[in-house]
Amino acid sequence: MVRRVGDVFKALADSTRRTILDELTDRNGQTLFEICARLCTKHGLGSSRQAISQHLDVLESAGLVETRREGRYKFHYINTGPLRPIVERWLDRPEDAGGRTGGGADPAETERKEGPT
Amino acid sequence: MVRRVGDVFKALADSTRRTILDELTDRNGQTLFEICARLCTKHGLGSSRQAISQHLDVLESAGLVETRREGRYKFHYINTGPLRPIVERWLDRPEDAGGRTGGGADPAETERKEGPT
DNA sequence: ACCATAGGCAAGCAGCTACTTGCATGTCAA
DNA sequence: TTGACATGCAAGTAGCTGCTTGCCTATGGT
Repeated sequence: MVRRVGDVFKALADSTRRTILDELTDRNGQTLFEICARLCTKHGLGSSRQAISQHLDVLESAGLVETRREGRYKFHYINTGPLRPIVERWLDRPEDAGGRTGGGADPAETERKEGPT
Repeated sequence: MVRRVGDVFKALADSTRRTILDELTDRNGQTLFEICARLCTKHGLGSSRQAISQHLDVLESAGLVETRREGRYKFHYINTGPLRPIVERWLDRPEDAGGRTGGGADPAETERKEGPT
């Protein structure tokens, strides 16, 4: 699966998905039903199970969530790896630049695979 | 204008807007026409002036771009302020949490105004 | 005044996206 | 095996979003 930088931003663009990441940060390795229950209880979200499942698919495609199957349960783990570089792209640069002649286009936006597993 | 955290993510979800931020990082304080020209020349984007203008509106609503009017020119400046906290939300937390009982819902997702100007 | 330039506003359209609905698959307990 | 549980898959729909199109305002030069 080819993962682009844009996938991470797209995944983070939804408030429910961000709440899911909050939930996994609070308690890592939850199942789908656990997430549904806690999203409803703690955050007052009324999303259905399928909706949450699709959100988890998006998060997994973006590399922000990894899963582990165990019997009939599927545990979801947050992976903050893709989060680090995406914002430093603009952060660790001087803000007072006034007229620098930049080089060519950088490949920051191009697709970027990840290693297996 | 009420600015929510989600606005920043939504603003970053579009690849053209990210390229605009790249462009402003490279040369801060550009006008709309400058951005159009450089987006077309350096990045090969064929977006119209109105499209870019709308993107700039979104970025400004998210607080990522600030503007200064001068005669008939309007200069755009990048503001990386909103970028810092949005990812640290999940980053500076332990990843090995297994069963912590979290507190109530945090207000990270709620609307968050900014000071004037 | 006249015109060119820089930008703004608003309606309309196409594609995407989050959500629902319904059913299917796979696993565990009795 | 039978039933309950946890999850997966797919089609359909409503709302959002990025873009275009067309016209308007405002500033500056001549």
